[in-house]
Amino acid sequence: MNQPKRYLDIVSDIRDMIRREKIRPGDRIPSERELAETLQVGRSTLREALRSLELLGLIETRRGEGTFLSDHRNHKLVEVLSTFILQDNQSQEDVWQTRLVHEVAAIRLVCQNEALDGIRVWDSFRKKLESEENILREDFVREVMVLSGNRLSLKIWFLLQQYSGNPYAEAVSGPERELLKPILSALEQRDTELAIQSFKSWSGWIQKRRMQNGDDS
Amino acid sequence: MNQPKRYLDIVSDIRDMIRREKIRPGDRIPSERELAETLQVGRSTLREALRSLELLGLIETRRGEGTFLSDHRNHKLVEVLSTFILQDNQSQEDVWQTRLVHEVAAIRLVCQNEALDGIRVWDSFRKKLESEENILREDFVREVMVLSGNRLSLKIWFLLQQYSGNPYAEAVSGPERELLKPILSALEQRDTELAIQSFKSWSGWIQKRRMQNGDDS
DNA sequence: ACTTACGAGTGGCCAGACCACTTTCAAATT
DNA sequence: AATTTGAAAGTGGTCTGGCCACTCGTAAGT
Repeated sequence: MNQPKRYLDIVSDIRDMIRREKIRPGDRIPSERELAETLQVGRSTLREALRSLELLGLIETRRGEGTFLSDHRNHKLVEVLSTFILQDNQSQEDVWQTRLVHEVAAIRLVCQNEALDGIRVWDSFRKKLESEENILREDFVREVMVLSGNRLSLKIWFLLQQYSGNPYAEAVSGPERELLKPILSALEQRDTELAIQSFKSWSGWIQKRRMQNGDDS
Repeated sequence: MNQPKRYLDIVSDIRDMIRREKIRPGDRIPSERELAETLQVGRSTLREALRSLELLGLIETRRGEGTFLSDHRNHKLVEVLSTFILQDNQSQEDVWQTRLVHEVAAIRLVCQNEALDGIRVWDSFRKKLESEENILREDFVREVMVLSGNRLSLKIWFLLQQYSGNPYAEAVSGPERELLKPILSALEQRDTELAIQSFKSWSGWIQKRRMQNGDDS
């Protein structure tokens, strides 16, 4: 009979310990030598379990300091898979579309969830618009994503945004600023459909520019 | 200066080797001692990388035989992550919502893109419905995702679906089958809004069941 | 021809040893 | 007294070598 893998037991043990000791994200967990002692396993075996957990983004290790429980809201889930996703040379179009899907969903949430109050955020952007201050495209959208409260979606969006090419890291240009205003108004009035529609207009405008510029790498 | 983690390099090296040597799922990869030799690392360090890959379900090790490229995504990842991460309701809810977002986007695409013809697919499901044949929830949705043609979205969905718990892997129950019919009809007629609306109804029904059942471990 | 036993090869696990790095705190210096 | 310095302790990172448990092919024995 094949023994169940030791390092998987260790993973469970560590999880139990974390729960029992009420270790919070960011807290330090016992050192490798200490854990190996208490769990009665060799240090290298213990490390196999720890490295697995680290790859999953559940813990974080810093040489000389120790091992810490990471905020598992930042799941590496997406990163881990992004290596697989990216290897098949997916068309930029899919990335663009998928990112847009997340953004529209966030806007819908922000508009419809009474508990999400973005007045301060919209105000600050309106002021920047009027004062001709620079605004990065991604900065605005990020605020929407954060405000929506879905951390997983935010994480995925953040990745997609990185693969969306330059346009998103650029400043909102002059005429483009006019496209931003109706979005802000609709958000302030919680007019879901109007917000989505005007956001899509803006997004379409950006994409058109992106096409014209031709693609770099 | 903090060195980049060694075992992560090893993970990359192994992946490269797999690609270079054209190792297929199910094939055996070199032994630990052999790999350690060729990659010029200690065996224990190499093992840390291998155990990580094993936990991700990418490889499979059998004592006395060797290490194999696993043929299917046996992600233990899902089990481990779900016990660690998905304890808090917020995360579960985020996963559920995000998955739904991708599904709705796919439905919209399928309805609006003339080039996507799903008649054969809808037909086969209609027949299954009428013949009382078993239908898994995820099977139906997967078809929609695949048909939408956005492969990136499909991959993300595939992951999220695994984290969505049992409900998605279950068969469509008796009364539930009635909820599926309007979705099929709307899809056939390419009525975007109706399709989305009836799909959301179904999805809401599933989620309600999920809540009732309470959580198991 | 069939069965058995052995040995080579494999993963599983462990102990011990360095190394590189961070933190701490007491001693030395100013 | 305040500051700087540096040595020590503790941590993760890695390697070596060893032993065990298991699988499998094959040579030896029947």
